Amino acid sequence: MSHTLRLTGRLEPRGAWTAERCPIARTLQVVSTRSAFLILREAFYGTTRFDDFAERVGISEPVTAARLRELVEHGLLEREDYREPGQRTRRQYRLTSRGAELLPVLVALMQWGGRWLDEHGGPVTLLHRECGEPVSAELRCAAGHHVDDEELELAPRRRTATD
Amino acid sequence: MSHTLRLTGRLEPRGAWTAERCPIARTLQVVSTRSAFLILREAFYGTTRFDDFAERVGISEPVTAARLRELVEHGLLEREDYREPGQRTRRQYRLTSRGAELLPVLVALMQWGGRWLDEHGGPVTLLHRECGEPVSAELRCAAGHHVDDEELELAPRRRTATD
DNA sequence: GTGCTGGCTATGACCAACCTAAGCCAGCCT
DNA sequence: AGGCTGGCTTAGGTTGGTCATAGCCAGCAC
Repeated sequence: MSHTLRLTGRLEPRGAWTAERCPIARTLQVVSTRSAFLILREAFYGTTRFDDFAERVGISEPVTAARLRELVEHGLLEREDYREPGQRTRRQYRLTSRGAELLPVLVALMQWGGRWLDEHGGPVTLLHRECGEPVSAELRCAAGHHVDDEELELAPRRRTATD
Repeated sequence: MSHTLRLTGRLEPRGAWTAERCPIARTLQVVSTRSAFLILREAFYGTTRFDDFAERVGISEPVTAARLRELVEHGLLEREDYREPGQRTRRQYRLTSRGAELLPVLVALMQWGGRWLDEHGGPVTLLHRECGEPVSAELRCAAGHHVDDEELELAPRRRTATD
């Protein structure tokens, strides 16, 4: 059980290339901090207002402001002014599709923490609304097979005409 | 399209509880830094030696040493001394099962970065070795359904007899 | 106008994550 | 013995994420 991926094509051997343009590294430049991840968690939980983010994530207001600004700049959240009748104008932050697509990352983190860092598997579970079954983040191929780490192959992307 | 999860049971409304024991937050305390994520990436790519980690991740030796030590302490990697005939004793770092189970997190990060931060979808792809189809991290329920963010329900975990 | 509330910004300080440059030690090779 | 290599450690400094405290401004409510 080595748990390592198989490298193919010009990726083998590993010593012969460097991971420039690595999409993992790039993603981590957009959401690198704990506070960014937790703000996204809150956004999925339905939080929209400044004060609520600060309080529910447990971070200070300056950090909340900085993080929300960054996430909006990177297009993961969008800020929107709204007003309820008889109320002053408010601001709310909502997930964009771009931001919402980070959900598998959060679910995978949640899953791992529940399994390895909490004796009871964590305080909450995710369920499929339609059927009530527990939900998890897993690796699947386009043909629908469940894929284990040892069945994974890392390959250079085929270049398209526009490359 | 709100992208938010549905909260059920005592989780509703959101204002009534705090996310203590949050497994996402816990996981981020184990792997919080960019360098930790990238060292794990390298471990999946088959890197085992100190110098290779430092060079391939692109971080300095002191950071490499600190991060490897932490990851070993948290049980994601294990250090092992080995010797090839006629060679001096070497050290190698290998993923444990605990560490290997973070693969969905890395794949999900890779996927997102390839989709949103690289015009060509990223330099590499993951394929299923058996059938050659591309692999992705996705949300599925135990009944095998693909689950969208809007079909997700966050529920308190049912307590077991040992709780 | 005065006060209250929501959504911030400003300031100053701390600590953690990183860097570069240098040094150290064990073990093998000559 | 002397040198090289792998796997570190130490020293000193920078950047960036965090905090606590305080202040600011707009828009209602009175």
